[in-house]
Amino acid sequence: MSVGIRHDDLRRRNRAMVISAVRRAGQPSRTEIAATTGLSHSTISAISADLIQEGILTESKASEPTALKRGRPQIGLALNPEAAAVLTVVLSLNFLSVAVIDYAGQVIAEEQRRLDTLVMPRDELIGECLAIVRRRLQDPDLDVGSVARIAMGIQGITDSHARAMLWSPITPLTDIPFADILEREFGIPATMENDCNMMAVALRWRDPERYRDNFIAILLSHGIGMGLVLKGELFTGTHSSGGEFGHMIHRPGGALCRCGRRGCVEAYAGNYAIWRSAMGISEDAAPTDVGDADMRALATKARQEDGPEREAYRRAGEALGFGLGSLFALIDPAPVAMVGVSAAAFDLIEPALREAIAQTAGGQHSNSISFDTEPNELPLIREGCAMRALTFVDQEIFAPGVQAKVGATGKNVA
Amino acid sequence: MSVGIRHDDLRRRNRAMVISAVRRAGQPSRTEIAATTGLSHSTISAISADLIQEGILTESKASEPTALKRGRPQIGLALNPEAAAVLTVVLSLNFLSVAVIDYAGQVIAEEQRRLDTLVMPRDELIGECLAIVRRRLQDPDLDVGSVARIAMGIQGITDSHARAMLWSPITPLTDIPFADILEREFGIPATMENDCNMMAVALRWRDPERYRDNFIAILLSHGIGMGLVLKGELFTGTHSSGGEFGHMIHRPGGALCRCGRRGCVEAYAGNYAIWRSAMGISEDAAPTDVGDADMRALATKARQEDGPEREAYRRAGEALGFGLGSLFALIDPAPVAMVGVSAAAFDLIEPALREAIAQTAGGQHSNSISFDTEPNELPLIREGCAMRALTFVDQEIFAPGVQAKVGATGKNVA
DNA sequence: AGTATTTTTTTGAGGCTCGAAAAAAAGCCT
DNA sequence: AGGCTTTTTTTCGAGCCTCAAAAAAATACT
Repeated sequence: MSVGIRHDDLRRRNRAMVISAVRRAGQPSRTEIAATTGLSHSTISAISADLIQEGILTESKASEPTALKRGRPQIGLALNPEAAAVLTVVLSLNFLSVAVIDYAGQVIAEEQRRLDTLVMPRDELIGECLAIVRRRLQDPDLDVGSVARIAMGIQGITDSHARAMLWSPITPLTDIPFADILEREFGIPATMENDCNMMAVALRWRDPERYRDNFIAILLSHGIGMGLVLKGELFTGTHSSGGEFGHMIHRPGGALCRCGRRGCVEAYAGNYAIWRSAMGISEDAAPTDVGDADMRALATKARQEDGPEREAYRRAGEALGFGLGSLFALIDPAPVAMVGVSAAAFDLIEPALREAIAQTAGGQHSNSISFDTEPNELPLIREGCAMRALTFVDQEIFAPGVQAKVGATGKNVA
Repeated sequence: MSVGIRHDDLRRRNRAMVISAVRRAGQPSRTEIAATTGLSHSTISAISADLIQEGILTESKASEPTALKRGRPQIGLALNPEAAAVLTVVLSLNFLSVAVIDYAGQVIAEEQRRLDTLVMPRDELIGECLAIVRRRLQDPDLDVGSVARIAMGIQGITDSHARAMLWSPITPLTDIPFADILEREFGIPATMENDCNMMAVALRWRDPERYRDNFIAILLSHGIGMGLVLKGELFTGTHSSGGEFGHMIHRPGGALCRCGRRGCVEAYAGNYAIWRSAMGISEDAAPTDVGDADMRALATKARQEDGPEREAYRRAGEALGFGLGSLFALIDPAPVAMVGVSAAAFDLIEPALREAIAQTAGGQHSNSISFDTEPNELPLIREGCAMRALTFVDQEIFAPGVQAKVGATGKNVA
């Protein structure tokens, strides 16, 4: 069942530790790394010498402020941008974007494209994704061999092993094993990630102070999604990407949801639900697409006067509040980031949300629960994919395989 | 942040692996352990020799069926029952029980006592717990020094570090740091565990086939509790023991719950809620204690005729079903064990539960979701505490500290 | 220029795991 | 019975890895 630790794992893991320390800290010195990893100076010295020799790290006499200190100046270690590259693919409603990112995390090329994802047949959708990736890989400026990993992000449900898209609101198609497709086509390891999970990953890199071990990223857009980090780990379901906060039940038998069921949180707080409610359309009406501009206009109207628009946001806040209350009953309160178009209307949502959450057992001390907003989800998703891919590369590069050293010790005496 | 692996950790962890392999497998041979841990025979041999020499394991020419096989017969390794002992304390409504368990997991002494937990003042409640433990420790048959750990289980919410009871339905008192109190009094490391978590731990030991990496244990009793195992790990909240399934919101603003809020799952499915509903008492009425016998009578009545009793169970099933649907939206479906008095009435609950769950996004393929029932929670809780304590001992004994070996190698030549 | 201070590298020692070979402990076969 | 086969367990040498201490390196201070 559980597996013992082999002797050679040790080096591999400690190399991983060093690389990740460098990625997190920017330009730490060896001494700094020794302090954060708890390993001895000699070990760090040996490992970083290897990594530099292998071209993964570089020395950079960085820190000018060090000039003030006494003693031998520290030598900063940095990731070698040319050590590898990764490619991110983000597929969202009617929109496909690709970026190439170097090992240090800088974008070195990108491309975007509009598609009619809702009506495209399977082959065409897959074909467009492959084509845009192929174009980036054929860029003469890019050393193709250096692309070590592809991370694809998509709105919707993916499987828990990050191999396939199981269901997505952007297309009627289901069960597309994008990771396998990309790997087969390009011979580059790939993963298929859930959009909200990537938002959470990105938030942690952007603001590790606030988003450290436990936090929640909620996407308030056409649908309602969630990325959840618990005890420092990205939470996933047992089979799927899980965390389908939007499909927790708010009112049994209530409003019609895009998923076909009734009473989901999303059926009250998704863009289409807010729109439906504001326009006085029946809760039984099929969800319709609402553009971002329309949603912004709706929010403006709601701010101007107390009418059905404001009431629609209030009801959205209520649904989100009770949903969060249930969630907090399970995992305890944690900082929340609201992302997406409707996050820009969070001022309209927050009062009812807080009122609702205060009525739940999970929402004890609801005043101490803090919300942050970020209206633009796409950059977050791409950043998350990039960091995820880079982290994978980190974990593979330091798995050095068996190094064949010339062992010429012919000891003949028994 | 993350910490590197030191060289000496390696042996410690592999010792842990061996001990846990023996605890799981019963009487495995060295070869068997090598297979399950993935370590080499020589390593297993060295480690088990140490463990035997230290009195933690014993050799037992066990397996008679081996007589049929050719070759050198396997030597079974077993836990030495005398290597240590642990003590479990289980505090539930009006009831306190203690057991002493040897290192192999056999109960060697126990004691039980009735108390009026609901009205006892703080000092008295703590005093009774200490007294009953002291009596067991003073048992002349017991080698006190061998008691290596105390695990206390309690109905209610504990903190995520298993140190204190934060809130419990069995007493109006809050925030009692039982773990610290026990440690201070007896000088033995202690933990304070949540009852439902211990149920889950016990289920996994009882039936590792069914309850392996992902499953849910739900307590259907006066209150509704949950123990959750995800990806092989016991799930806890970020601050508290978490997993308060009973206080997820079923109907916003609905029936009055024991926690003081409205509309919690428990306010429809707890014993008091079923009783209240069956008796036609208002949903706003304060929860009352209902005895187990009364609940059994209620179930009998409900089976006999289609009246308010049956309707009460139906409503309980509905609440549990929608609650599970929301839970499954977050974590995906998993096997469920229903534990407690009302688990014996699960036949009355199941139809409405399945109907409700089928109406949720989380309950897709609801037919494949399987339920098992176990009416008696106390034995499970005690077993769970015992295994938890023993596992802790496993993890401590193999942390050998620095063994002072006589290193008489005086190498003088530079 | 010499001293102090801090960082990095080198070196030797001690541990750990592994693979191969040897030893041990049976059953099987003639 | 005695030798052969089979399987398990132990032993042994080799190769790594980490650590602590010492040495070397690089700069500021006096």
